[in-house]
Amino acid sequence: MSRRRSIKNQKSAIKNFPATASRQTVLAVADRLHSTAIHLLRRVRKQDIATGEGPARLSALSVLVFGGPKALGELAAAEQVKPPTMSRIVAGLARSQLVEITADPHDARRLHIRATPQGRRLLHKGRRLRIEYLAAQLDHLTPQELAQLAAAVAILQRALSNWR
Amino acid sequence: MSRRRSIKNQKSAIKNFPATASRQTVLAVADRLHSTAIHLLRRVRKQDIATGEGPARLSALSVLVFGGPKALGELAAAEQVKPPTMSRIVAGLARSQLVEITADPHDARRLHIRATPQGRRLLHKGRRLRIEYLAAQLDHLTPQELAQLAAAVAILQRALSNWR
DNA sequence: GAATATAGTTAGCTATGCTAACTAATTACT
DNA sequence: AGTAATTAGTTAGCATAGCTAACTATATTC
Repeated sequence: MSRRRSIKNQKSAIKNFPATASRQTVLAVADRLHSTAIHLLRRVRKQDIATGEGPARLSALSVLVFGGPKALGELAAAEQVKPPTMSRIVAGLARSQLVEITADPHDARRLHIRATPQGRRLLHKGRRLRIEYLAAQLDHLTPQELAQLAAAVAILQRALSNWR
Repeated sequence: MSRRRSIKNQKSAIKNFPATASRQTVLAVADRLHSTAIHLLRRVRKQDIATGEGPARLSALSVLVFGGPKALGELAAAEQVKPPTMSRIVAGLARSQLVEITADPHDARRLHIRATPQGRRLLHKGRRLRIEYLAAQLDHLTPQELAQLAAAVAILQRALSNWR
């Protein structure tokens, strides 16, 4: 509930804002943000079909490609999913030869899971499809709107990293 | 690919923007927007567990509550899902007595599906949980940031309504 | 060396998506 | 009027993806 930013930041603002937004305002923004995110992803997700892999697999693969090799439990935590769920996702990725699994030399209980070159290629292909679709839609925005959007996304990204 | 906005709009901007954003910029914004939306929804969705109904049912119920009674095919189209999928979703909602199904008096093939009072109550409860969770997180933003976010969401909402 | 803790897997449930093939009702065309 | 084509939904069957509970195997602790 607390607002963490200092008064100092607010001085640099162009307009004068109240120290806190009203509850109503916050709820309204939250509501629209929620519904907009749902509809956006619903559209974008359809581009993934072309990769032949489901969203959970693509998302896990992306963690491996961009975050490097991981143990199963680490992957599960990164994806906010329980270990049995990740176990199946990884099994699917391995079946499609998108990841390679070896035992951790220091701890035989742990798996060392990493993306294969094919995995990297597939991920980049899928990513390109999604992003290019989205970009094609955003292309209808004016540069100002795009800049506003970019700023808002940055705000959200930072906020997300602090959520529980 | 075309940029649809006129020069006129750009004159009223505070800063000078180029007439079009670079391809790189658009792709980068699309990429971050995509990943941010995914992570945001992944968090928010966990609030839904308390309602005892899955996301597809809650979403369909929401269409009925806010959009009024619908036939099954209309619901499927609104949710961008195929009829057999919606058939099962509606069956589940009916089993939980969240919707009521009668035959369309003018066309016996069509179903007349509408939310029951319980359905309305459950939806509003779930919605409140999600939105209040999101709002609690947004509450950490400064009023300026919130305003930026709200503006960006409005831009996105408008853009979404024009997508194919 | 025995007890405990940790990492993953297996089994089994639910939900959500799909396509293909079906039934039933309506509309269109002789 | 009667048949053909279209439209609305359902059923069957498959895959993915989430969960919990119960299991195995390895490490760690005492």
